[in-house]
Amino acid sequence: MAHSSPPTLHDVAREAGVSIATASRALNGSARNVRSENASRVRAAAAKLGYEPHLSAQAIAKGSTRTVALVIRDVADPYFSSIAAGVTQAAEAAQLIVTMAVADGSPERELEIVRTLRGQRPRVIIVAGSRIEGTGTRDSLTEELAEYRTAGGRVVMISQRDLPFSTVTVDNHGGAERLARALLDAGYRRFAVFHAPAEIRTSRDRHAGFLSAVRAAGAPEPVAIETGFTRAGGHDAARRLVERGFDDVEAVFAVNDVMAIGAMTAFRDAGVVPGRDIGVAGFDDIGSAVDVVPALTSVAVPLREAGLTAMRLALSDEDSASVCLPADVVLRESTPPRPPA
Amino acid sequence: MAHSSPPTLHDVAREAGVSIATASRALNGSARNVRSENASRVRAAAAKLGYEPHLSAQAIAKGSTRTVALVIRDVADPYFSSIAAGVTQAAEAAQLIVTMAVADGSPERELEIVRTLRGQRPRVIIVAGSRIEGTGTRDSLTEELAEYRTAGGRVVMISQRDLPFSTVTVDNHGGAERLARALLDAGYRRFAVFHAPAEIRTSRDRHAGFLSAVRAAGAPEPVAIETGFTRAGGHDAARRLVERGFDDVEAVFAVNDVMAIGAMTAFRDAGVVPGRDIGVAGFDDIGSAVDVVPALTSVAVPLREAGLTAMRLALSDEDSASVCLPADVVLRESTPPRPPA
DNA sequence: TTGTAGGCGTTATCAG
DNA sequence: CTGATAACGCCTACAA
Repeated sequence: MAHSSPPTLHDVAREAGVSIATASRALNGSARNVRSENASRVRAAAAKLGYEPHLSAQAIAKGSTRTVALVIRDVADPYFSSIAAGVTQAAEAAQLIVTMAVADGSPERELEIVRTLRGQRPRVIIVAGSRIEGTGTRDSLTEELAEYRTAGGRVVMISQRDLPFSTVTVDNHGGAERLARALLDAGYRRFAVFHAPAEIRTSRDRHAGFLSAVRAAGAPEPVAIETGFTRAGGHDAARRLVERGFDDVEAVFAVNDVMAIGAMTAFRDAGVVPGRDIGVAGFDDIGSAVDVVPALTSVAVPLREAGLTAMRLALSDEDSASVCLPADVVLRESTPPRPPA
Repeated sequence: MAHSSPPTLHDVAREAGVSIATASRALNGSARNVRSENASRVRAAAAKLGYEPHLSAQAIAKGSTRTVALVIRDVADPYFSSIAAGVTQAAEAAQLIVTMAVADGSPERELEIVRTLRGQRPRVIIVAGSRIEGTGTRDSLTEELAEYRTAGGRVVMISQRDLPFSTVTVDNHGGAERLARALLDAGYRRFAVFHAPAEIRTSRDRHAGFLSAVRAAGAPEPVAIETGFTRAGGHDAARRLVERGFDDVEAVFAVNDVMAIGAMTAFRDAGVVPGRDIGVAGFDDIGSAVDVVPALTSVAVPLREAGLTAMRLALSDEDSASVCLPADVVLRESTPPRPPA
């Protein structure tokens, strides 16, 4: 009894007293050409035996799978897990199976993943994650994905604008611009920006958008502090800003929320009260932005939507469409209006 | 050029001028019996053609896959995404592919997923998520998984104690007990508990653990408020507590952190300052517990570790082992020591 | 060390 | 409508 192998179509056919071909047609056949009596016998046999079609066998017989492969940087990061949620939701609606691989922020790993992913012969490959640029893997990645597409696969990039594939991006530049304008309107003029190294495209775009609006308004050039793209990075940047002194800074823009939240904690630990002694704004509008005190001003990014859109693009006909999702400013207590000096 | 199909082993063999069998051996052969010159020619041909072995074909030829299937309630929930992170990390270390399905809190969906999952013939099925109990699907689920195991599959449950499979759980009862004792030691005696409906096992265990320690100490019976297992649930419960009046409550225990955080926000909105007017404690110790103000007292649960452990169990020989991960109390500012009355 | 041949579980083609 | 039979891409005795 132990280790009996799963029932095959063969077993079902025998149990139902029909040929294996008929059983196949009754269970997963495209054509409706099976006598209903036989069909129900087959179904009954399948149910009795607990038969489930071997997906790999189907894949190889049909020449195509029902798999979508998702590459993300880190599942535990709310940014990516929200995207993943959108992707799986859309995939399951389309009866597709999602396989997931984690790149851990390493472009080499990402490349390696995409390579082995092709072995799965997925219908779709979705690569999410503000890829680190500049490292030589970029061209290899493109090439690998291009070959995959030539072989009939669909590829969609999320938040990675300039590769020759369908892309869904977020309006990072515009969102940051609008944020800056909103802060200027609220009376802030002197800023610090906590940003990640320039290889991280998302950070660069947000930084650039913010700067362009500040400059356009003729406000002083913001203080730029480079740090990690993480909570710890924001925490550290805030500490450095406090040490340096921040008489010339009325508000801080951290290029993402987790950085902003880390910064708030660091400020508070240093006796600087966010929202009173210094304004703080982030980007992404993650769930906890409203639970932090003071509630964090941010730019809402429709992450789950990005995942859904990616699947929509993948399933559509267009071979290289691009969608840019809006990013909306949400002002909260961390940047209260500032009385004109 | 468009839509050329991916190269097969056949193509590689032809390109290298050897038989398909030799090519197979050179690329993925178990035995080392290929002349090195031929081997390198095959590898060169494979590289030139961009060949990747068709995993489905391998699966059907070898009779087994390198897939682990993960069923979780919600990817976007930090609780589950942390578990998923652990699972994928361990899986990738073992060269296994992770496929993910989302059950959305519905036992029916969970059952359906497990059923179709068997079609993948995964090596391992991991089901994570405090399953809702009482609904009739429980036995069907068990049966389905048992059949799968009979067919040679491995199954591991995460935080689902009483099914006849390998299980990794968290010491919810003990952790809640220790939390209660810590709060009692800090001078709190009158509590409210925000808990989810009893079908949610995790909530029930934590609630029970808390109660048992409170009772053992001879403190008054806590006020129990039933609500959703989510941030919104906690928010709502806090509002109801405030409306009802809370003269008889010195501290609130919410059975998870997101509930506790939602509750803190609701308290604050009602003019009740958490940590001063009322103590608040949660469970899980999610990342944002330290970024909230006041920092949240909680019970640390090693979620990622749970995922790692699940994979370890799956890959081990033992057929039905159980591991219970410790849960440690972390006291923070949301429950400051209370001067003896 | 190599090649030939058979098989893995399905689907698809093509006669009956 | 049904049943042989040939694929699908790969692995693995078995024989050379």
